[in-house]
Amino acid sequence: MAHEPLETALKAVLKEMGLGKASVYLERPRDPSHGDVACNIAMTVSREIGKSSREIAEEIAARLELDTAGIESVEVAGPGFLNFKLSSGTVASVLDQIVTKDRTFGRSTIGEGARVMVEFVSANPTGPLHVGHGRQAALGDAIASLLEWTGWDVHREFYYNDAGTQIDKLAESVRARYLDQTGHDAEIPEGGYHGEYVSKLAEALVKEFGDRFVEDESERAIDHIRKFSVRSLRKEQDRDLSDFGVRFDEYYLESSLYQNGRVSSTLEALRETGLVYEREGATWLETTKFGDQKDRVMVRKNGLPTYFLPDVAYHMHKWARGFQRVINVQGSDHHGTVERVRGGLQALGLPAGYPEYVLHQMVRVVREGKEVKFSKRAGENTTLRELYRDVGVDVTRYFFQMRKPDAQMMFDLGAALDHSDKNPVYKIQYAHARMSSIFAKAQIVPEKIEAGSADLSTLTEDHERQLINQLGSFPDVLERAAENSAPHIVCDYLEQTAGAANAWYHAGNPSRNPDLAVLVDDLTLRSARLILARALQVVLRNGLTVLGIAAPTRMSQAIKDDSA
RNA sequence: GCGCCCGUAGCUCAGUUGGAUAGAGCGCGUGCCUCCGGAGCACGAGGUCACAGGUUCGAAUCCUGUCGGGCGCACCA
Repeated sequence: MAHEPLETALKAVLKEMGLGKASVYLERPRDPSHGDVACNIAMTVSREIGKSSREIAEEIAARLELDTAGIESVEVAGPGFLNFKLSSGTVASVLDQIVTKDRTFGRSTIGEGARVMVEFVSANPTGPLHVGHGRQAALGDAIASLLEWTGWDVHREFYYNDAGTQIDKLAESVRARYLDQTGHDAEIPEGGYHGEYVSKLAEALVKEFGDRFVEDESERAIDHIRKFSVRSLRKEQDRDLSDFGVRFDEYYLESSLYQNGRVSSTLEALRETGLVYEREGATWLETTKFGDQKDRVMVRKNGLPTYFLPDVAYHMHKWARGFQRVINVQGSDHHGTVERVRGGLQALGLPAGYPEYVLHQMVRVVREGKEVKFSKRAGENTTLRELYRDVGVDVTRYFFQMRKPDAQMMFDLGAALDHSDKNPVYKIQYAHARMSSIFAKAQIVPEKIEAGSADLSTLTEDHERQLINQLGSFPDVLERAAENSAPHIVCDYLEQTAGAANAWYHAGNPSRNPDLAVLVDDLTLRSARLILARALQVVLRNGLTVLGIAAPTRMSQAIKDDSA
């Protein structure tokens, strides 16, 4: 909570009382009857100085100079809380700030412009993106965006595993279908891919090259099929992501790590640490030295590296490119790799917690309580594209973002398809659009509403006061969400804000309570409320922007665009 | 068996250095609603915070153990 005058006043009083070292922590109480700001300092120091916390609180309250701190009143409550009621001018002054800062309200400089990489999606080009990738795309993009809003220089990266055995399996699967379609017997290999898309790839191959690869079993031929398949699946993934509103600054190819020698040089560097040994024909790294559960194989008996080695090479290169902070967003089924990759990096001298991980759990798409898997295309999984085609991009993104990453989530299609205020996305967008509608009715251009153009101390209604406090906490919310890599905090906040906004709006229904309407006859009050309405709109819009979701000025438009 | 994550209202989930009477949405109940834009608004019922101990002035939150669910434990990724 930023309330500098109060904070300095409190610190001064504490110093007088010989408690200069204590750190002051202000919070906004949940219960409005507890005032605008609360402080628990009396409790935290009571043991240290051996006085009851109520006594201490009373003393602080008595010594405080209310006026200079912008306080209307203070009271001691419960076990020793100090509850402050701010003067209405202090409360409302934040509105001027919001309107002035406009699109930058909520931004901070905590990151100090330092570089940070967010790596996410990183799907193998072996099939279409499914809903799990969608959750990751929405989360990763929002986390990246939160970092931008809090002052970091963010790089979004996608890592393509285009060099491993999975790709070979894909090529073999496509080749099998290809042989099928050209009238030859063939079966998809063990562990191969069975989705309809494999047949489609084979079809495309036939169309372009006829039976040219039927007899040819050379490495060159299979390589051709592999490249053809990967190229077309990558194209499809790129399209699906870009239509989902997700862009990357860089696509990093695993194959490049082999081509430019980073894999072999990483192996050499690891050997020099003395933590590498040979056993049963394979090459191992002592990752247990760094807390891993067991040592890991880097090079297999057959001479080929496991994925572990290029992973270490890749992350060393992230560091070398200047990213001292990296956040990897991955499915929690990869959590087994976390300790081993970090172990490999520590062996080479990188810090222990590098990189950071946000691991998200699986998604289940349900309709009326039953799980749905409606994809022909991908075999088992529902594809991301099918999902957002049906429920819209905004809703899909929001639903993925509104839950904590580290819990399994239910994606409820019924709730997603609801176009009323019961759907949180529409509820928020509606609140935003309503403000536009007010401005239209008043024939005002919202951008022209200026700070300082009204006496904000006239905003004294309960709904208004609560709403103002709510709006003022937006920067803190972004900060906390960014710190915890937790976009759902923003979702919660926006939903609450929209709820408060709608309550305020409806309370001011002109047919019932004309004196509570924004467009009241009293012009002083009217201009103050217009500033509140504008501030509200700015905060809702900025919050939606952080999440990569549209802030429409008319709802019919939003719903139409969304399901198009 | 070992490791990571989760267990909060009928359902889906929040719960901000450990703080006040544990919250929201949906669903349910009651009342209002020809409005600055609607299936909207107001109010209400509904909880042994999985269980048992411990730390603390204070625990949903921290520690230990138990039970339940998910994921991972490859010379696969």
